[in-house]
Amino acid sequence: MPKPPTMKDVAAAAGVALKTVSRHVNGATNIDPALAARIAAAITELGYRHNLAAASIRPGRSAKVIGLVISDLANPYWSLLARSVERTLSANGYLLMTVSSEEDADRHRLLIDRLLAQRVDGLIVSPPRRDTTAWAAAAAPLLPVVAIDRPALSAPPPPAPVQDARATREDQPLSLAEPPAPSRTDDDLHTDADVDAMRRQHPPLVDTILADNAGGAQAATRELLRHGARRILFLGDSLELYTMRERHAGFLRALASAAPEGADFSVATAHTAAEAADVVTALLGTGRIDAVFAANNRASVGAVDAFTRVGARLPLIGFDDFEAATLVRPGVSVVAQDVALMGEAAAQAVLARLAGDTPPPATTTLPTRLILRGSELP
Amino acid sequence: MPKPPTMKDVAAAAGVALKTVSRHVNGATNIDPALAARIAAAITELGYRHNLAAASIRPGRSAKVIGLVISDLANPYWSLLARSVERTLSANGYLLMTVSSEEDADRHRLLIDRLLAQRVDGLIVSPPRRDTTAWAAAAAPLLPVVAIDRPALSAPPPPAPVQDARATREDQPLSLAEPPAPSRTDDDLHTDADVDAMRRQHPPLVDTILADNAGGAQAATRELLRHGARRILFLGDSLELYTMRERHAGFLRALASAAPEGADFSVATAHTAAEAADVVTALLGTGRIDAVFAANNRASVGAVDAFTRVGARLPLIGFDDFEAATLVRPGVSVVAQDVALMGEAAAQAVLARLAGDTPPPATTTLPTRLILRGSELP
DNA sequence: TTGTACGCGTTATCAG
DNA sequence: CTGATAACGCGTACAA
Repeated sequence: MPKPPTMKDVAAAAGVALKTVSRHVNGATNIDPALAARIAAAITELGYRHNLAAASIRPGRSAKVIGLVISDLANPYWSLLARSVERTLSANGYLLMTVSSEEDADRHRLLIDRLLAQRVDGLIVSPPRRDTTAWAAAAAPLLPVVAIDRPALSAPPPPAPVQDARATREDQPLSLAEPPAPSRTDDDLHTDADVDAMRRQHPPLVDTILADNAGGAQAATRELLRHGARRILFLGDSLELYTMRERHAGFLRALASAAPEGADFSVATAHTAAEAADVVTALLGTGRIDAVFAANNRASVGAVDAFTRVGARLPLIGFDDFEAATLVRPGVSVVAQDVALMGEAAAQAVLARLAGDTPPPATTTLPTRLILRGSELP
Repeated sequence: MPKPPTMKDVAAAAGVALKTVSRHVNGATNIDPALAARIAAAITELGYRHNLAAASIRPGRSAKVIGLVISDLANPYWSLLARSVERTLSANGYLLMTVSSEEDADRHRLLIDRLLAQRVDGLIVSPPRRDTTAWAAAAAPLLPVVAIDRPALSAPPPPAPVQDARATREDQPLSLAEPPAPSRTDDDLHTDADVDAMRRQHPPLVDTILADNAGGAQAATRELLRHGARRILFLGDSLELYTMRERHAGFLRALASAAPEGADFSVATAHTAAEAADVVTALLGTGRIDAVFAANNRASVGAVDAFTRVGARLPLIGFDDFEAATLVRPGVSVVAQDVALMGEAAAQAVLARLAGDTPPPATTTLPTRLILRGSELP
């Protein structure tokens, strides 16, 4: 690997000063055409390439690179988001460094450190599940930071289990990696979801792009109730995740406001589609549930898989659209987020601050859309 | 945005020389513990962060960043690959810059230029469909380059349409964005696929990681024939794409070697799942085809979608596994690539050369696996 | 319009 | 073990 030619080499070959080459490379117009031609010739001759890394250390200059921290590129939700962010940034001359935290708090911190060391111009981050907000507090003064999918909030302490007449807690249906979250009702204040809601009143630490998780879950649950569901299973990931708490809260809100007397519900946790399928398989035919709200795409896939394998189904609505949703019969109804729009909004928020805007950090909550395809019916 | 503190600031605050701070930051051991403590204190005090971009301009140093050029992050195939690459690189201290070329040759060149200007340490590239190999020739002398999914080959000229008794060409079933590729048989030499095969004999321009596209397609086609298929539809993307040519060649090879007298086939092109669904819908029930080989994941999804909508199905095998494949009945049989392994192999190839290895560029062809789930049956 | 001299934040040399 | 000094590749005052 021969070391690449520098501006100095080009200047020497073209018989001009360094500065003139610099001008040419940066597209300045006020250059003698004769010199410009000599320089251009020397550049192609030597195979010179502008060194952006070197240029970026000058004050006021930057490499035009943005960092994106998500939890898992392999999940279609995140890859769609990453694509959308990359498109918007690319159209504005920025490159994107994407890293996966895999929901690991330590790795999350490490990755952010690395990106800051790399001197990226901006950061789009999905906060980790037990967020201390330390990363945001440290990074925000240095560069534009946007939180996506979840706000930069410290995780509230786990709430105490609560029971009431209308809310019963499923015994752990299968051995799962994590105990199922306790069921709660709307009457029960001072819970994690409520803490989230309270904090949302205060100005956010950084610009934040969210979907209306609670609203979407509420609409889906209401739809299931409308079709006669009385014992709905909330099947999702750990309630340590903000989005899960929100969707859970929306679920409960629908039950509190729209459920007839005697309605009941249960909650189960599954990290993967396979775990979700196991949960549903174990419950199918027991009569303990008569409908499923799948709180993320993996849960939806698991539920459909269980239905297909067992040869029986229950009314189902999922959160997040997924490719298979239109391929099975009945089609899977979902609460769809506009992922492309979220990515674009996050990218635009970073770009706006890079362009000099300095409004106080704001939270943008994008609406979700209930797409009915038939699976909500009994 | 206050400008971040530098090593000089830290040195001043700690009352030591610049070089000592540099030593401390780079983890040198031979430092007076007292000074080291003062430096550490100053670093946390000032909030100093190592500037890797600045450090990388020294000769022999680099930012430890790799560029990845793929065609579309939104396609699960590419996002899985990107995840795998990122994992391997991340484990070795490298960051990844992922960009999508969207199969556009100009954009492809632009992106590679940009990544080279950024002085990435290595490049993992899926060559564009009409590759001139100019990018590879230019980049390969500068840094480790790996071609993935397709070799870095110039595209051969489109072959002249050929006909014979056993091969008939479907009239264009629907108005598609691109005319269907001509059908050919094994007797027909000097075709694009054959050119590909010939070039593969010669040493590749750069390290290359491929899947056994032809072998997988051949196995799938043979399986369809074994179950009685006689008029198979090859449903794929443009044959300008190397992988499509390879799969098409394998398809033809199976027909040539295993098809009984009177067997027939046809070829249709579709860029999206929707287009593929339209093609299959138009052909279903006409009797012109009695089985489908879907040459990529979008074609598979389209075929399944058509089957579901029409309420009729034909034997089907797809290329590339996809999430919905196990959720429909019958399960969709596929030729599966080990995407994770391909990504890891590509990353390891780059890392090996970065570590100093300099073997001649080699091509690694990874086996594919035929997964039978029932859809291959009549 | 072009060139000179210097600084950006870091690391390497080499003398103390 | 430490520190002054010179690069690294590039952009910008400022002078010519």
